[in-house]
Amino acid sequence: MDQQDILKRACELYVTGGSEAVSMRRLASDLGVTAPALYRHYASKEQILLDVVMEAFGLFTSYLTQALTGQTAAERLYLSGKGHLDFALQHPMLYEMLFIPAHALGVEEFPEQIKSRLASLSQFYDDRVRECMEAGLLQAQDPHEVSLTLWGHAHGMVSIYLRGCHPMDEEQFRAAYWASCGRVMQGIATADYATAMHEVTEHADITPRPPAPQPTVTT
Amino acid sequence: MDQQDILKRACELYVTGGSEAVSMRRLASDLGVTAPALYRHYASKEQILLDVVMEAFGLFTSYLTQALTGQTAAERLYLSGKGHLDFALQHPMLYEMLFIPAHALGVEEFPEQIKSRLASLSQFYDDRVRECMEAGLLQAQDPHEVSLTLWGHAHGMVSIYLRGCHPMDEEQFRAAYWASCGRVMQGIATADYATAMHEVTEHADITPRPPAPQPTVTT
DNA sequence: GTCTATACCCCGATAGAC
DNA sequence: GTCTATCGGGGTATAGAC
Repeated sequence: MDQQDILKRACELYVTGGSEAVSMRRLASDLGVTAPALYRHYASKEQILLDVVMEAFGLFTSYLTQALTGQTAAERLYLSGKGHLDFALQHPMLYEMLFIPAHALGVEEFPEQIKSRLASLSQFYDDRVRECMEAGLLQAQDPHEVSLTLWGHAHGMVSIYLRGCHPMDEEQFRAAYWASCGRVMQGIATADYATAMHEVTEHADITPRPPAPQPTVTT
Repeated sequence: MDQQDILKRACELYVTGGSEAVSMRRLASDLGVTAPALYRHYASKEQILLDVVMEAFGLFTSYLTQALTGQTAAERLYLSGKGHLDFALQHPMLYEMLFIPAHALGVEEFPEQIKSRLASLSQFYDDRVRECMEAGLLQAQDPHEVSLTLWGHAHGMVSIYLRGCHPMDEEQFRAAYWASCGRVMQGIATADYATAMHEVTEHADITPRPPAPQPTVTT
């Protein structure tokens, strides 16, 4: 038995019932040892859970980096939104873990490791937005602020759905997510965006609804 | 000692350290009794925490209903966004509690009481959006879908800030929140919105940035 | 080094006495 | 109603076997 085995089993237990489902005794008995043996590999339960969080970040990152296979800035932005959605729907417990409050893990503040992961995520979204601006698909604004709008919107939509605030099935939610993304893009995109997006999504396996062809505020 | 005293102290303990900070023994000793005495008033710790959640909903609702003092649909929508922001910043632990996963309270599924509160929240946002559409301030679309966009965006922005994903102080975040709301509104508002919003916010105690006077996608 | 056995203290919850 | 006593189960520190 080594650290890998402990972490693997801890992840499995976590996704079934959250951090309360991960107990040192349960973990140990599942691995065929007694609880104190785990302390040869981990200093505390908190450390195990923090490593589970890191695993969640790793998997989420792998969903997002797949977006980099897109061949245009528009496609990479779209695939980022799809990666965010797919990860949240396929791994809801791990998704929750990405945004878990520190006190829920019994720790005052997150270690630098995790803060660094959050910063990388933020940077990833910034980069997707920046390259769309450079391609003329998004209005020229502070990329970081616009990225916060998109990230916030995606996270909020997914959070509300996962909490069961709305009586929707998964398919309905996917449609609502893309429709809502379309509304948000309507406020920050340029005229070139709709055509670029049409090219991207006509071969996609799902059907995001692009911004409605409707004039909007011009002040 | 009665149910009110228990609930009051439980809320105080919760906001200091989350659900782990609420223990029956701690609660009892703070109230000058022993732990089993609490079971005369509450069946379990879960029930106490569920009541704390209900308190959080009650306080959040009071922030939102203040928005109904606005004299126009535009003002009521703006004050709703302000209520959401103010509550989250002034009561971050209670805000987290509104969207806490059921398993974090040790319960399989939320009771009808709480689902009903969530439905009321959803209805409140729907109503604010619908009356703005009727006033011609928002583009005519499904009010429920548009409300989900606004609610999702507000919740996501606040969540990301509260998790400390971005190194911002509160003032910076307030500015970022309103700027982001402006971008989202840009995608769903009509030409009348900007002028209505200008009237509302010129007397407000904070300065939300209205949508930039910039032409956008017309497809 | 790695494990077991044991023990300590906190927890939620129950039974039964006053 | 509230107490004491108690149970089962947590996290974890220590001691000692291999």
